[in-house]
Amino acid sequence: MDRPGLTPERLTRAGAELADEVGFDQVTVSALARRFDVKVPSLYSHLKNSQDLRIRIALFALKELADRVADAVAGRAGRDALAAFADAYRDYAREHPGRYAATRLRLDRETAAASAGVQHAQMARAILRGYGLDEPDATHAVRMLGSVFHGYVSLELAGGFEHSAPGALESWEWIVDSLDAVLRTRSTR
Amino acid sequence: MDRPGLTPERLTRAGAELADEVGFDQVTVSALARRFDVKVPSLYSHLKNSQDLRIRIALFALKELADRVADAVAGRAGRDALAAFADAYRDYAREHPGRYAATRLRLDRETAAASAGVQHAQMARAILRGYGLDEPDATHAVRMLGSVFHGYVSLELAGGFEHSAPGALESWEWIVDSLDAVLRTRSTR
DNA sequence: CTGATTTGCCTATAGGTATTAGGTAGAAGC
DNA sequence: GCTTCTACCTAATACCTATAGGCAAATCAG
Repeated sequence: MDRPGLTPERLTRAGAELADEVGFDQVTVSALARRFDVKVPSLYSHLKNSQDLRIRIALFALKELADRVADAVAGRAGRDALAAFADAYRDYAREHPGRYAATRLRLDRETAAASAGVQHAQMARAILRGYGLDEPDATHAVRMLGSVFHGYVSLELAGGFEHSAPGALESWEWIVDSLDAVLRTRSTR
Repeated sequence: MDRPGLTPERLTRAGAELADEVGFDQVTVSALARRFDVKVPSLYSHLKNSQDLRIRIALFALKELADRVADAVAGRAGRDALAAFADAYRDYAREHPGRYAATRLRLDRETAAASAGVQHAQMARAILRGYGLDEPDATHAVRMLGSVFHGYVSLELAGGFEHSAPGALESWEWIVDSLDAVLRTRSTR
């Protein structure tokens, strides 16, 4: 009777992989149990329930994405930092669509506050520092960046740009340029 | 034995209402059957399956939203039209979160081509006509507007702006202003 | 090193949703 | 009044979530 050595961490990671393969909303306790060749109830020693699993995957993905973005942005400023931020975001979503979808899971306030979501907001603010925005413009700008990036990536993943020219990459670059232009205009410096 | 008079149309409309009440992903054939006080299999005479129901709700919502936007934009141009478009979009999502979520359902190419999604794209292009953009800028701009609006609304509905100042409306207006500014800059006129 | 405890996965079970097959009663048509 | 059709039904299968309780391997105390 070999024990597969289940842990919340291994289950979360496997859940993230599963999400990328079949979609975040197809991640079920059952599918995960099959993947470990284990009976379903065995997972309930490690997970409170299926929502707990989803939350763990979301937190995992938020952290992973934040780390990537931090890495991409390091040592850059201004337009350069903005583009690196944007690309890190888009690339992650394209590489890991299921994990990206997981980051959109609605978390309760407490969980959200303890998550890497906080880091995301801080990094966005850090990039905007280069543009010299005062409050409340900085907050507006953070929200605008979040909206554009999330919106674009989510439309692209949904296949919205597949059947028309120009390619999704050109539009992405055009949009990042536009954001840079707008932020420079809004600057008080 | 009273017959409730089920039809695909009534089921779709009730499904849309249900979506607004409990969330689009909580719309199930079972819940809909309960709402009509009917056994679940009875619905299968009117719906192919649960995905068919979701698609019908999506198409219904796309059309309803397109009609609203068309109405809001009628007789306006430039910044005015842009703001009307934007507000119609956001207001619909706030009033009908479930239906709005339904509009994000991924449709196969054929279904999408026959849907009111086409109208949405045309209206966005119509608004951009006022800004005098040549291709491919016009397409980039359509994608940018779609991204921002969808992204913002989806973050707002997810509660992302609830626990921080300034209010979601101010940011919305700031963003619409910014879009207007960028589009004027991009104009070839 | 041995007996007790804990751990980790198991079986059994119950309830919910999706879907198909096939039955029946009332409405509509001849 | 008889047939046919329609609209909803019961029955049955399959899969997912979740809980309760069991058993054997691993771990720990003396």
